[in-house]
Amino acid sequence: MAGCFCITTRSNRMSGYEFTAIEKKWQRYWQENSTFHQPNPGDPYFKPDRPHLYVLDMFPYPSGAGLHVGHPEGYTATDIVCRYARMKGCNVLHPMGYDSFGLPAEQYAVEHGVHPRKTTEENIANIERQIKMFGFSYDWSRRIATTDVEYYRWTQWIFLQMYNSWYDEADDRARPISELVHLLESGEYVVDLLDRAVPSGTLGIDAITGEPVGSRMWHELDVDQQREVIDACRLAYMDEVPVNWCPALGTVLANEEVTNDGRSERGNHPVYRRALKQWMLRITAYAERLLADIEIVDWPEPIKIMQRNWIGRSDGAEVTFPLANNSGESLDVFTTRPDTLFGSTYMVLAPEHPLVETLTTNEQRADVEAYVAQARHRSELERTAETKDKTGVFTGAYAINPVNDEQIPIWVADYVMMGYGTGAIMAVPAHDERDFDFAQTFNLPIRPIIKRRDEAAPRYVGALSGEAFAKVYSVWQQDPASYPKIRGLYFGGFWDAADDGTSLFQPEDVSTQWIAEHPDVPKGFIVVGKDGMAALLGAAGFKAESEPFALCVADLNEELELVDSGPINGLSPDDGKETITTWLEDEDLGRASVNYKLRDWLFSRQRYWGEPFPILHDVATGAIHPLSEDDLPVRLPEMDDFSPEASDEADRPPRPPLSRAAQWRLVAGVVMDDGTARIEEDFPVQELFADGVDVEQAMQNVLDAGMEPVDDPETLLAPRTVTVDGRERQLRLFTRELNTMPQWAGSCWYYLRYLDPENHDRFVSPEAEQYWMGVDNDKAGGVDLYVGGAEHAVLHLLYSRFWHKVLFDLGYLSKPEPFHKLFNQGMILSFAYKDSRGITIGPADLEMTDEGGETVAYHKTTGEQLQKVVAKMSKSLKNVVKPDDVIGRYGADTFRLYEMFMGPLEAAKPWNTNDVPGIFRFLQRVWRMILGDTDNGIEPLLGETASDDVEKALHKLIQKVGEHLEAMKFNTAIAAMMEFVNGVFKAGTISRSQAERFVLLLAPLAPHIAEELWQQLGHADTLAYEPWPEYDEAMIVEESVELPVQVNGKVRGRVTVAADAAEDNIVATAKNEPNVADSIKGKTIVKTIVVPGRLVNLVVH
RNA sequence: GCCGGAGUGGCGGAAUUGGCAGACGCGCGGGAUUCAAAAUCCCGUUAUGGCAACAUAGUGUGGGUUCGAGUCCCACCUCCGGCACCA
Repeated sequence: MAGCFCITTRSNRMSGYEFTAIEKKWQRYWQENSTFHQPNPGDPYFKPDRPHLYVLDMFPYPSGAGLHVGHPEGYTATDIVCRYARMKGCNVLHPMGYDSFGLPAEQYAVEHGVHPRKTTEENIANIERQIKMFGFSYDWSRRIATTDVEYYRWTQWIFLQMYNSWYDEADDRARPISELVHLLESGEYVVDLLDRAVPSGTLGIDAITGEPVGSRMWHELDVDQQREVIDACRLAYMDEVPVNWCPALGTVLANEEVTNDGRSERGNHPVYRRALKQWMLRITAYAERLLADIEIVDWPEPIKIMQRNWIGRSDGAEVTFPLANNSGESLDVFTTRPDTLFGSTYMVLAPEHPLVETLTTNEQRADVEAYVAQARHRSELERTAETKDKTGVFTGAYAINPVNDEQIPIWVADYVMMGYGTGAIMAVPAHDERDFDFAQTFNLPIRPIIKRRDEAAPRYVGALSGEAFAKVYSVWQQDPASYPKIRGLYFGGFWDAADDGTSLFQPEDVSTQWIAEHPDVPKGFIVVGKDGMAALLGAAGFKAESEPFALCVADLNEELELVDSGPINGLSPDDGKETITTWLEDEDLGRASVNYKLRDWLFSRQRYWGEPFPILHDVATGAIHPLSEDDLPVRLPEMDDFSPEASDEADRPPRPPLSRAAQWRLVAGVVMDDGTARIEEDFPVQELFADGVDVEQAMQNVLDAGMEPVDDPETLLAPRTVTVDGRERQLRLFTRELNTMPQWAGSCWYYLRYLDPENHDRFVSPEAEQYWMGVDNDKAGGVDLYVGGAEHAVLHLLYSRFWHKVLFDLGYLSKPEPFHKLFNQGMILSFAYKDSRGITIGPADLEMTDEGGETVAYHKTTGEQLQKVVAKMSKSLKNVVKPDDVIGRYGADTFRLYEMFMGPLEAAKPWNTNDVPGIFRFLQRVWRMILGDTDNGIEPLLGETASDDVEKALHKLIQKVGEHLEAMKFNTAIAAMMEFVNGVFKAGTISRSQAERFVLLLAPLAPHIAEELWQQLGHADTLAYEPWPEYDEAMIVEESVELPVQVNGKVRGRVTVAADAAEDNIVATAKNEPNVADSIKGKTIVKTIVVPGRLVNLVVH
């Protein structure tokens, strides 16, 4: 490599700044002296009187590829903040760990036939070696990995807390499920017809039929029914839900793990919709609080917006539409626009809607069933591929619009989804684009009920064939004034508003030529009123041939009013919405309602490398029992074959890898009074089978049944008892839960475990949690600074907030939010070079030349000139930069400084290895400034004399570096230090005291060289806890300032005046400046602006 | 389509939030040192014109507000990120 030559030569000769030796030396020193160990309250050496700071990095996923240069960017930033905070006298908690469960490691392990534990350990070792090269000041004694048994036992414990909790809407918090049982037993809560537990005072409303329903008391239910009610309330529950099933990976995936085109994020395999019984977490119960508490955290606004959008609150109404068949049944719809009820001309049900089957008429049944079946089997890919075209079928049934008693047809279409609202909509094609498209496709009536206040009637679009359109358009263009006003043009969904009705904004775009060239684009005129089109055509000498249709999707505002809408005529849409909602409530036809896009979290995966659930399934009854906390952890069984059962078939039943762990799966145990299960380790499972049963065969039957109960348990199993807790209990045969938790589980709470990683009795002690996370006088609480990439904007950050709030509700945590301040570092990009075919050329084939100061890349062999692009680092683009190489050549301090110098931390910016030597030179210069370079005969600038200029510059620097570090503007802090060093070289001298203070300023950014210089300057101890230098305000103010003098806003000269000079004096001096005097000669000064300390501006005529 | 973010020299980026556009670094040019080279130190480096002083233009494009706009307002273009039939 060409670049190597000069570097090698340089480092051979340059023995002054020996970065490799220095960095090794200090990394060892910090480790041996536990320099960065931070004790907890109550620990020896803990200093209670100091302020505290918890600075957290998003922990890495230990992939086989190791770190890329993007990881250390955020880590370096937090390290600087931490080192600075220590020097400012803070107790700093700065831990690091590994998010080591999950698909990538497992997939790698499967592909290479190695156990994931082994690859994970190797990857962690490698990544930790890399992290340690940078000299970060982590407290390594707090290291955790989510795959550690001692860690995941508490992940399982938290799951149990969720399983054993329910969300009390009345109290707006999660409570132990035992309290719900009490409420039900006491009659304070009753069970409605949908098996939901509700306070006895409120009346449940049936979501589908809309009828008020009766309720049952707890004691009216049998034991199984009671269990079902309770299970349906839990925060962690099992449900049969439509899931993303990826047969190639053999697992279900969360929505977030599926790409836009319906493939798996990992591996790009096809994903299918399929109903499967899965573990779910009831995050939707927290939708409102997750939304509200965004307001109390200090996060970047774009991330807050993304979370708000993800939660997706919309306010509207639920409206009940009775069916027209006199059956007494009805349909509930959710709408955000109840003001448009009078414009509803049809209804649409999602294909999965339970009423589709019952209300479809016999004539339509075949069509509907075929459509529903087809919709069900369509994969995500197919669904998104044809987003534009609306499909659907008529059910044959009608509903009655409650506001005007009109009969409207009910359709089934897959543009309505079961998962949102009620799975049914009232369609208002005149004012909703999707409904409009659908109505157009199936020729359904379109009835506009909103118009602009300044127009006589609603707007319509008259659609014409291309030819007819062109004729009318050209006639109209010749004399617009004598025709009815055209409000705009319609080109297949593209609206072009007219400004005054006589001319269009961009008439050149709609030339007759354009019209001729685009025969397939539908075209129309936007006119006012139903007759507007006829009038226009008539005036142009044509006969009206097409039916007018309407679409008005203007924003709600006072410029609009409702028409043909009975009692709300003349109201604005906003007022109409309010009025009609009240009316609906009074008439018992509907009610105000809020909906969220957020769905419950699909929490199980059919994979090996994840946390096992602490759940047992009773083989005889199928009942689910949570494990007793005393039986945690549930360890992953050792398996030789841990691969998932991948398949090409979309409908194959999932068989999790854990189902093959026969020894591990079947356990004997008892059920305690509170419903938890305890395992009887010593009791052989075989003895639970009845006498005379072929045990081996019977066990196989149980195993084959998966987590379902076996047939005929009475003959298969023997009644055996054992005494536990002083009572004789029946021994049960259990099979363990075979699913595992998704990768996000471990990362949901790792920031809590760092606080108290060795605790064997609790996931975190209250003392540690309150000290580090319970920020005083702050509602939110949480980690003081959390730095990571924006790719976790919704998933990890939303899931963590959810878990945190659950644990907060249950009394385990002191504040409601996990991360108080969040900072997203920008992505580090890289240059790549492409040839004319768009193929990336790797660095080995590049030839860079300089052409008039401009660097141009050519292909080494073909000589073709290449195009430079900036892109994400990826193997396929051959533009990946590895930190190891850079550190090997220039050292960790240079690497750290370079990444911080590239630009603002939050900005995406391209890596450019050619810029690194500039930073390296700076550090060499610092070294030579203080110690010289004896090998090259360079004397240090360190001396006895303390230059006043240097002293002044140093005070300014202390102020500036402090401010910029606190604002995390590291690039400008470094630039300021470079300027200072340049200044010292000009002055030719720096005193020992000045050098020492400078070294302390440099220390957070380039800690190794700073420690070495500090030691060479005669200090025995680390500088990590040296007080940050102070600056003197008096040293910073200048006695005189140079002001630019502007004439009419243009700089014509500069004058130097005393800093406290009077305005009159400044102006007088300014006018005397020769060039300025020249510019104002013979002109009158009409205005004089003096900005103190900034500039003078003379306005002249 | 919707929601974010960003466009400044050959390059990465500064600009105290309305006050000297281009700090600092890279690259490039020149000089000192050296037998020579590397390294180092110093000077210059937005463009155009001029020996120079200086003049003119200039922060994606077009308009506006202002004594003064990279920064504020309106319209548009390009790139990056996220979401996407959410009723």
